[in-house]
Amino acid sequence: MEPTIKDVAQRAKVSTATVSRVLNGQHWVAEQTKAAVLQAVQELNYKPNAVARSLMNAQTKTLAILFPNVSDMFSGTVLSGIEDAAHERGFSVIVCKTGGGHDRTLSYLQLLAEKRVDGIIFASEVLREEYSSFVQQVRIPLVVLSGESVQPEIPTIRCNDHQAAYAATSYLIGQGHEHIGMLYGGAHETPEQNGRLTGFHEAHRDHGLVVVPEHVLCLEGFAFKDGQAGGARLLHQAKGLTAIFASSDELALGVMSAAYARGIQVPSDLSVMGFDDLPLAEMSIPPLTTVRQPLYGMGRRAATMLLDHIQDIKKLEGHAVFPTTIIERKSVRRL
Amino acid sequence: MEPTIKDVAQRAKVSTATVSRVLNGQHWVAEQTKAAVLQAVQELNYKPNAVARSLMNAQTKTLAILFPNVSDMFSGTVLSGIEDAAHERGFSVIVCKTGGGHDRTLSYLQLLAEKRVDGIIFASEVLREEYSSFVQQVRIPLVVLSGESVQPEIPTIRCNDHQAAYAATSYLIGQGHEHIGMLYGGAHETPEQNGRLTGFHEAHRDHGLVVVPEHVLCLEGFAFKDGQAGGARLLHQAKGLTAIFASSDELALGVMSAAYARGIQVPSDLSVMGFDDLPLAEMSIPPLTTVRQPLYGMGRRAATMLLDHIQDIKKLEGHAVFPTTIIERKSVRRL
DNA sequence: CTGAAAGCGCTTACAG
DNA sequence: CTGAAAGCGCTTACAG
Repeated sequence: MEPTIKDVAQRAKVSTATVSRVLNGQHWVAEQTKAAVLQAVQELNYKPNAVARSLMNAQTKTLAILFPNVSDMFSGTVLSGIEDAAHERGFSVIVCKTGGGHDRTLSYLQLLAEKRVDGIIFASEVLREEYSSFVQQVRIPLVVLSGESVQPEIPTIRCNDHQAAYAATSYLIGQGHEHIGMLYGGAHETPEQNGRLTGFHEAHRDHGLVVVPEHVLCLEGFAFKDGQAGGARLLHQAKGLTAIFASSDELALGVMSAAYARGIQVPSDLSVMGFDDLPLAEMSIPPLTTVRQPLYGMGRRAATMLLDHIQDIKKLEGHAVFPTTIIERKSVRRL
Repeated sequence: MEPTIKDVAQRAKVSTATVSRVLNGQHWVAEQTKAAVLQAVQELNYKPNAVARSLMNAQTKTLAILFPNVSDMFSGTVLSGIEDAAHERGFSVIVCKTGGGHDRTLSYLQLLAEKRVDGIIFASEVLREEYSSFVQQVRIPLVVLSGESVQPEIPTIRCNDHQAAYAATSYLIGQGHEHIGMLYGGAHETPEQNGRLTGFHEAHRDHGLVVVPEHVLCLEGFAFKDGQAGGARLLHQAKGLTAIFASSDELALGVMSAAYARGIQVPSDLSVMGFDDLPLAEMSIPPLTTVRQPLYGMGRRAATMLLDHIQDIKKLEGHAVFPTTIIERKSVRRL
C-alpha cells in the first residue's frame, strides 16, 4: 500500500497534524521537526493523497471544459490556452466531448457535478437554459466561451462577430469585390442573432452594395465537408461571384476544394476569406487570408476568470470581448 | 450547502448505509425503502460526492493522457478515441500538455500521482526510464501510445512504422518513382530505431534502388514549419527528385508549401506522400496521398486496455499493433 | 511550536 | 432487508 500521512508521522515521530503543516507550509514549524518530516517523506516516498485533501477543503483543483468535438484545431487551440493557465496554478483540466448531443451534455454535467469540479468552461455550443440552470443549481462557476449564452448574467468570452465580419467584408469590398458570397454555419440561431451574417450585411449597406439572397448560404456546421458542399452549391447557383467569405477556416478550405474541383483558381478566379486563423490557415495553398480570433488567449482567459474567482481574487462577472484582426495572406486578390 | 447522504437518510428515515445501497444498487433493498430513498434524493436534488466515494474505494474513475502538444490534429484525433471509450465506462479524462519538456512532464506525473488517477496514457514522446520508474513506483497502470518505450514490459499501442514506410515507399516505386526524397522527424532516436526510415531504406534495397544520402533529411519535429524548411532544403540540394515521402502529414503539407513557393507543381512536377491521414490530409490541395494510422481506434484501444485492467477484466500486457493503409488521393502521380 | 480529536461524505463488513 | 460503527487519508480549530 501507498504510505499515508500516518506512516510519515510515525517515522518522523510527530503527529499527523505536524506533517500536514510542513507539507502545506503555513504555520510555523521548528526547523528541526520540519527537516525530520521532510526526510521521512523522502524515505517513504510519500505522495499526499489529493482526494482526501479535496474532501477536506472542498476543492478538487480541477476545471472541466465541454466541447462539441475535440479533434478539430479550434478546440485544440482553445484547450491549449486553458491547459497552460490551469497548470500554472496547479489545476488539472478534464475534457468532455459532447458531440453537441443533448443527453450526453447533460450526463457530463451530472458527472462533473458529482466529481465536484471547481469550474466549467462551456465552449462553442448554445448554452441552453436547461444546462445553465443545472450548473447554477449545483453552484459550479461557469464561463461560456465563444458560444451564445442566452442569459446575460453568465460570463462570456468572445469576439465581436458582427464587427469582425463587418471588417472582413469591408476589406473584401476595399479590394474591389462587389459580388461576394457568404457561407455561414449556425443552424441553431436565427439570422438576426448571427453576428457574422449581420456584419456581412451591414458592410454591404454602408458601402452602397446590395446582398443578393442567393449569394448567402446557411450551413449545418463549420466543418470542411459543409464548406465543400456549400461551396459547390454557391459556385453553381451564384454565377459571377468574385469572392466568398466563409465563417470559419475549415469552411473556407472546403470552398477552395470545391473551386479546385471545378478548375476555378484561387485567388485569380475567385477570392476566398476565412474566419478563425487556425494553424491550417497558413498550411493551405494558397495560404488563407482570414480573420484571426485569438483562440489561445481566449482559452487562457476563460480559465483565468474561473481561477481568479475560485481563489477569491476576483468576482466572476462580465463579458470579455477579444479583438479580432485581419490576416492577409494569399487567397484574396485585389481586383 | 450541498445536501449529503446524511440529509437524504434523514428525510427518507433510513440509515446512510441504506441510502448508499440503493444508490449503488448491489444489495437487496425493499422496494418500499428504495422508493422512499429515491424520492428523498429527488426532493433534495442530491448528487453523491464522488470525491468521498473515491476515498473509500480507492478509485477516482479518471484517466490521464500526456501529450507533448494538444493543439494539433494528431492529439485531437487520439483524444477523441480515448474520451469516447472512457465516457462509455463512466470515466473522465484529464489532459496534460507537456510541451515535450522534462520538468513539466515530471511535474505532471507528480500531480497525477497525488490525484490518484487510475491510469495514464503516455502519447507520442519517448518514455524515459525516469518517467516509467516513477509511474511504476506509484503503481499507476501505464500505456504508451505511438511512442518509443525503452522498456518492453510496458504495454504499447502502435503501428508498425517500418512496415508502413516500406509499403509507402514501395507504392511510390510502383508508381514509377526512382528518385525519392525522405523527410523524417525524430531527433530523439538513432536512425536505426526509426522504423519509418528503415522501412524507406529496405524498400529501396528490395527493389534494387540505392538511397542517395543527400535525399534524406532528419528534422527536429513533425510540424508544418519543419516540413516547409526541410522541403525547401531538399528541393534545393537534391535536384532530380520526382517524389518526397514525409513521415507526417504536416511535414508533407510543408513540403507542398515549399514546392508551391518555388513554382513546382504537385503532383505534376513532384509527388508528395504523407503519414497519419489526419483530417487535413483531405483538405489540402491537391488532397494528400498518405499512410493512414487509425488514430481514433488507437486512442480507444489505449483507454480500453487501461480500463479492462482497472476493472479487472483483463491483465494489462502486450503490445497492440494496428494495421496501416495507404490512402490514395491526388498528390502522387504515376510516372 | 505541537498534539489529540473531530470531521469531510461516503462505503462496508458485522450484527441482527 | 437494515442499522451502528469503523474507517478511507487528510486538515483544522482547540488546547497547551
